[in-house]
Amino acid sequence: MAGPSAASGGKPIRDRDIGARTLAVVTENTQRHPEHAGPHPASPADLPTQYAPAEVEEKLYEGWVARGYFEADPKSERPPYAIVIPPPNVTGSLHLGHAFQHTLMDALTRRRRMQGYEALWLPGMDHAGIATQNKVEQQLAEEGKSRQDLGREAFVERVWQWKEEYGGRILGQMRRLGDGVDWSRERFTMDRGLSRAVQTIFKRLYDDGLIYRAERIINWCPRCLTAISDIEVEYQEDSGELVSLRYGEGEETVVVATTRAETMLGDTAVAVHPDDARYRHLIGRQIKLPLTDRSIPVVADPHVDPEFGTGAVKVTPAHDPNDFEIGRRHDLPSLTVLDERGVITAHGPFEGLDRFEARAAIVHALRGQGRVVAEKRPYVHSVGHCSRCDTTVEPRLSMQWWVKVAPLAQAAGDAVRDGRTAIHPPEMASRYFDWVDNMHDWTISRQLWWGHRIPVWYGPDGEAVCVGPDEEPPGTEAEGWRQDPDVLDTWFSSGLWPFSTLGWPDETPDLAKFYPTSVLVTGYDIIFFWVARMMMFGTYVMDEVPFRSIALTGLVRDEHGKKMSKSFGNVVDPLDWMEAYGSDAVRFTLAGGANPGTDVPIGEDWVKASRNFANKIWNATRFALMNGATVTGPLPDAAEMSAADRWILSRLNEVVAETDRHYEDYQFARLSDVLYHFAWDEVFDWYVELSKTAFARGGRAAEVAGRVLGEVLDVMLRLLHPVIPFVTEELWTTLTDGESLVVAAWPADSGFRDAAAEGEIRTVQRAVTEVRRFRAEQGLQPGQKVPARLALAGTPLTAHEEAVRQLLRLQPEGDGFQATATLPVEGATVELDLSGAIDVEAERKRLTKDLAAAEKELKQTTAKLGNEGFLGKAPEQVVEKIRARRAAAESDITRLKDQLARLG
RNA sequence: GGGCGCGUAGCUCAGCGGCAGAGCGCCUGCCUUACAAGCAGGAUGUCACUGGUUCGAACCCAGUCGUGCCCACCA
Repeated sequence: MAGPSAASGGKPIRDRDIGARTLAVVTENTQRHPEHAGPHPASPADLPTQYAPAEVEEKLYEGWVARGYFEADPKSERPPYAIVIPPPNVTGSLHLGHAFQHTLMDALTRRRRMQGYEALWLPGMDHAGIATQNKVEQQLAEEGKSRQDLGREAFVERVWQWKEEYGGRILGQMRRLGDGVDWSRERFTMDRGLSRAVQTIFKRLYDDGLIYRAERIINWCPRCLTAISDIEVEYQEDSGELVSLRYGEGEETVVVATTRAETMLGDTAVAVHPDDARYRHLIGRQIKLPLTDRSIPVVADPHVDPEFGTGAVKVTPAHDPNDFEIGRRHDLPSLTVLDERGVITAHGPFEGLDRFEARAAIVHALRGQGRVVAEKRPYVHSVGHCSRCDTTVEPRLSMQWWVKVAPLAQAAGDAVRDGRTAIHPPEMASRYFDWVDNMHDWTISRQLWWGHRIPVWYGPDGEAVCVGPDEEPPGTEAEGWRQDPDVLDTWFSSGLWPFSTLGWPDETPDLAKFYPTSVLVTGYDIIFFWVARMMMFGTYVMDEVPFRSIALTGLVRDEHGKKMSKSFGNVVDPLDWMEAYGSDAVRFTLAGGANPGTDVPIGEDWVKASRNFANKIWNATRFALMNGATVTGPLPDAAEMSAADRWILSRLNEVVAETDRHYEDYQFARLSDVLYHFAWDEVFDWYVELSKTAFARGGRAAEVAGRVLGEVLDVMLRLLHPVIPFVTEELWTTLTDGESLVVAAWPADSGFRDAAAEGEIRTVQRAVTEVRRFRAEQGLQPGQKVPARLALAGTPLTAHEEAVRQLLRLQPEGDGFQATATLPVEGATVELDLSGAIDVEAERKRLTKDLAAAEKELKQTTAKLGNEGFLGKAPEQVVEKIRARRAAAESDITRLKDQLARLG
């Protein structure tokens, strides 16, 4: 673990627990470089100038939790703001994708809480049916056992044990990240309450005829031995063979192409397109099927594409979804030739062969039959694999439970269409509609043991009874009743998450207060299966959308924009970065990359940059404390304040307004950018430097500057807190003696603006930058004090002589001005005494370059202003801007020519 | 096969009609009393290409090329 001493390059940090308040008192004597400080072992000179996140983060987090800040009160009068966490799998651990979304959710709830909302962020986990069951089965396998050895009840017991022992590692990691979740409301999808919710909605759907049982072709994993849904299938390009087989005898033959020769044993027809002239004569005839003693009919079906292959297709209703449909249309029998493990069941020489062995064996056997194999060529095509274990999925005819989605999906689509739920960014809505408008019925039964068991009982006479949550089974096993052995798809229970976690089906205060929730934050990759299901179930049972808006995030990628994956070896554990640079640094980096709906690249260098930002804030606050900045009492009258004070307060309020705007649009990258640049460029680089003259002067001037600086930091720390809660909390409580930023008020735009001050300071900035450039090019060292004579009368700089001298390290003018360079700045002059050291050539070069640029600008702006089309059509503001630019260019040219002339 | 997006500095990306930007990286000089995890200064672009609309295009339109993702019952 990289502690503060490692991160600080080994500089001594004597007392790591020293807080900034102590610092404020003792840092007067702090030497910047302790190694030069001489032998004062116990002197305050060794105190840290570097922020050490590891020391404060855990302590602060536990304090927040202990004080119950994150616990929401449903009886509160405050307006509600609620987010339910997308429940991570119980088997999972925190990856950067979580860290990313959690940062956004945390920032949203923290800001709302500060704004006075009753804010709830509800945590929990998903039981993750297949994933968890696989995990425990693996564990058993290591002991040489299978789940069948244990039996169902003992196995489920074992899974619960596993959950207690290993599950939920992610919850601890969330604390490390700083997630302000309400731990008193933590939920698990297999909780008793949530199970009741599952049973309740199942029964309701069943009674409404929206759940039914049917035998159909489903995706089957021959390894997991369960049905899986379409979304649990991952398609990969596999190379196989396309084999053309000649069916029939004599004149009546037809060639069909297949990648799955082994299923020919289950063929019950050949299909051709009804309009295909090549085969019209065969329609309705029987053809001899090779290797068997069966003959099968040729049927005409419009599904067949005459352009593909030979235009004729073998039909295996029991082993292919399309063929199943064709079979239904033509009333063909289904002949199952593969069992649940993908092994041939058809009697004959192939019985007992695995499907892949059988494929080769059958092609081999057919080759032995003369002209049956008409052609064989390599063929790359897309094949479904089980997303859990990568086994090739087998389409299988079986009896499963289904949800009839059409009416539910209609309602889910309408909710977005009529604006009850808004999708951010709006472009993403089309993906949502694509999904809900084209949804197939959903297979919800799984042949697993870990999950919510289907609440249907079968009686001795084959009758089925769906049992509600508070009902007894219709009969005992002794009487011949037994419960359906299957469990429900994991997504069935997570689809209920936004209201089941709040207590539904009971009418709880939580449900009344916090449903519908405010926003769902999730990746665009799961908009399809999860979001749509919550929308369906929410509108179905609650008659109200589950969330007012959906904020879609992108995926986290590495620093080159590449997907993080184990095979690339570019996966980063966010915990490592949090240890090394602090949670704030990771959070700030992630938030800074969060443009709505687009992917987020992240690299260690960027986290370091964020760490540097936190450190910068730390040191700026140290400066403020050392100079007696205050945060209480009214701000000084505008008349008492310097232009710099008025400028920074004006900017501060603009920043407050801008931050709010970006929060409303989920523009985290923009608000991070605004705050970063305001803090660093404006407050730290300019305001703090400008305020030094006032602090140096002391008295009332220092008091005023201290109050303004205190105000700026106070507000700034509040604005930054939702994104970087730790460093802001540590500094703010010290600076203000306040209880906690978690429960502090969110800043409001006071409306204070001072355009004149903003203009004045911009002028100072321009002038100072220009002289600095001159100094740099003259080879003057930044700290080197230079005697200078300032003539600023009648210019915007009049009031800022002291500041200009301070910023430029100019000494009061002395006598012997020997070789003097003159720099007219905005009509003012600054004469530096360079004691004959001026580099005339360097200066001439610089001025010539600037002159060329100014002349180009003049030419361009003049051309523009001479353009009648432009004058007629451009908005007045734009024209005005161009005029100002031309005027500036003109004055620059005069000035530069004058300066060049002086150089001789 | 269908749909959506993206090509802007060395890298990763903002900007989406009115002076081409940021972070990181790079060059020069600095321990300037808050901060060397820092400070000051500097360099860097056919805004993928070709046409069009417009007084004005990185931005709007059409096409081309490149690239990524999603969907689909590609035998």
